[in-house]
Amino acid sequence: MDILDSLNPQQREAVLATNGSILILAGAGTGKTRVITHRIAYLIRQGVPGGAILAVTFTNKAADEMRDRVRVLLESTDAGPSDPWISTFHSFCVRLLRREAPRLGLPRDFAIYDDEEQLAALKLALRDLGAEDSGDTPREILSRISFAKNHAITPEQALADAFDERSKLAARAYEAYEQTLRRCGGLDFDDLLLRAVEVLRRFEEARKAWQQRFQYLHVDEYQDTNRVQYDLLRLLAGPRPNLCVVGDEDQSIYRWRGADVGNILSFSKDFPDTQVLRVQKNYRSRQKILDAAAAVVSKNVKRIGKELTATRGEGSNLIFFEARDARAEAEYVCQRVIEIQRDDSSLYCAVMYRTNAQSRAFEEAFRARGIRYRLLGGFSFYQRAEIQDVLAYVRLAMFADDDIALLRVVNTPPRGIGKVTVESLRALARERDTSLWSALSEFIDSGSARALAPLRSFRELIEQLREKLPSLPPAQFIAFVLEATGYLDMLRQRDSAEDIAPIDNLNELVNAMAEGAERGETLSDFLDRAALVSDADNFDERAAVTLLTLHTAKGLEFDHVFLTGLEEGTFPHSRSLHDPEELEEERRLCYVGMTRARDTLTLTRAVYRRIYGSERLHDSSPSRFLQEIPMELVDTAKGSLAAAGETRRYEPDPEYSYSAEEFARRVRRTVPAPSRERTPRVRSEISASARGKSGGNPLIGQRVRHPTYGVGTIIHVDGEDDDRKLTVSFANHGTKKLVERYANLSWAQ
DNA sequence: GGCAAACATCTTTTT
DNA sequence: GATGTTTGCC
Repeated sequence: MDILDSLNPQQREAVLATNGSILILAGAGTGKTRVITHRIAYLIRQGVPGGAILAVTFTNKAADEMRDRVRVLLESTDAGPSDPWISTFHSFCVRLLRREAPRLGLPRDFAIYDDEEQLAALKLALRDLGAEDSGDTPREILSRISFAKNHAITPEQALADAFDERSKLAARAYEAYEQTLRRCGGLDFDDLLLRAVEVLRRFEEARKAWQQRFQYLHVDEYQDTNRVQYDLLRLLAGPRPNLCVVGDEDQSIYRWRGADVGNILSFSKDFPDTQVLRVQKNYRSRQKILDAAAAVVSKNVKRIGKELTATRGEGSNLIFFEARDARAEAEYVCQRVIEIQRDDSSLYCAVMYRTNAQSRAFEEAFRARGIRYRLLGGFSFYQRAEIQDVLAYVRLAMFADDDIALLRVVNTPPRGIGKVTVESLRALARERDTSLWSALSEFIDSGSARALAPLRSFRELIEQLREKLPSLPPAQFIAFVLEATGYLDMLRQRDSAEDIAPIDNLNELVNAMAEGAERGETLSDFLDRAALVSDADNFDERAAVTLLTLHTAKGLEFDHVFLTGLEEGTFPHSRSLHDPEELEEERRLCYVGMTRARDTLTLTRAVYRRIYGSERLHDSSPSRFLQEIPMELVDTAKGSLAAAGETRRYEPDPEYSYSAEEFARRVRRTVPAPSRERTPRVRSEISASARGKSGGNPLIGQRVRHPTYGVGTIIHVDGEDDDRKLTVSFANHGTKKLVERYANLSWAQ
């Protein structure tokens, strides 16, 4: 049977274990997807109907790939057309909810809110609470909410658990946010999972039906599942779990999104009689790369541990290059890519970095040399403003109570409905506890204020759209929206030959809808897809050079990998330095990046780096991950400022001429302050007091100079370390609250 | 009410 | 540096 023929013994064992629960610990590059796809194909060949098989992944890309590979396997062995369910967690839940929505009192055509819409909804909720500026930014509150949702914590629980004011406020915001979503008929990403779990938990009939439907469950990247996903799996698996999960605890990099490594670590306990299998033969990387990566990740405490053996030979040493700044780093990488491609243009290179902002230097370098590159991450097509605007109109036509959609387009294009009008609408809606759309009608009918004409025509516009919606095919409906709303006219007027991108994009949208319709997609299917695609999904592997973050690199492989920005504070990221758990996650991220490489792995760092595009450059020390790699595995590149393994101290570069105060502040971290009396003294006192938490902050009373406000006196200090806020009283500008890190203060006499 | 210029705020990673 | 928000002018 050829489905099994191409597998190694470990993989074959995993495929053949089709009964009960099974945990497959599969390291990087060991053919994880291969195991799942072959298992599915094998089951189908054994006579299991495709429809009884479910496989869930985290990305659409992984799902697509899996689907394709299963199809290929089955075609080659001539099995009947039987489609297994292969989808992401999120789209699986959407499919489930579209059928079960009525049970929960949800509209069947609920919208899926992306990040931006979530934020809009939260801001709305915060205003209703009258708690707009309360220390935490909406973003922070949103991540608290998301945290709660990912841990299956309800608003009531959150409120009960809240001890300090901030958590209390966040909990109340959570509640208000939920109400807003409910009224708008929208679900955020987290809700998709939560509500699906709710359906299965609350309704036995539904639970039984779904359990019966799927005889075999598969989960890819199990180490990234969160609490809610775990609940979902348990409910789907039912009393006699037939569950096969594949994962690698060393590649768990989504803790910040609620992923719980504990899920994979305790799988055997959660599901009794679990078979645990290991797949440790690596088909991707050279041994030296694997050894280096293993050395780094072995510094982690929370892991099961494994050893990978390369099937592709020893390979050459890793290369290290230390550049002076980000530009020099990019130029080095660029140069190397040119060399590699000159030798063999069929090779794929990847440049990886910790944060998206780092891509800029590389883009500039590649563009300057005329090298084509592919940038992953950032904005996907569907996140563009013009696309979102038009989709908001569609949404209003489907469900006019969607306040978020309404606010988005009520005055786009400008039709004379400004802030003041919207404000009074909101007040009315709030008073009546209705949607803005209902308030709009009441507002118009009451005829109270002036300037009703624009509102009237807006109402007519939306009603017109609602009328057309059922009678037109999706693509034509969009075209109609574009004309009727005047949106296209607005763009036509705006653009001068230069900038027709938005119009092109809208054309593309119409095309995409027409294509979707040919495949039998409804408008609502299309919207679901638009909400759930990410940029990495449209990744074309054929580009010679790819720029991407370490997170998006997971699951991909390249012949030559450049791992850049290896500096303390950049990678590992500064936000993770204080927390051992987060540092472990950074280390796993490093492991993921390193194990993407097939043939060569190059590590680079910049001594000076610009932060937030500010004038000054910050000096840095080498990433600890560099030191964790055995030095005999690394060669230093020609032109590197420091040799591999060496930690050189750098003076601030004279070319970037710091002021004296700047100098002192910057050097303080690396060089113990010698005889400079002023600045170092003050700073050391501060940290001493912050550490000891003794009363009476010595900063208070200090005089500081602000670039625009001049000299002032510190009268209050909030928080510690880099994030602390200073309240400063200025002679001519009153009292200001400043974040020390951003305020650009210097010490005054 | 619209618009542009000034201003402030801040960046981790994403389905 | 890019983004969203406030301000000042028409």
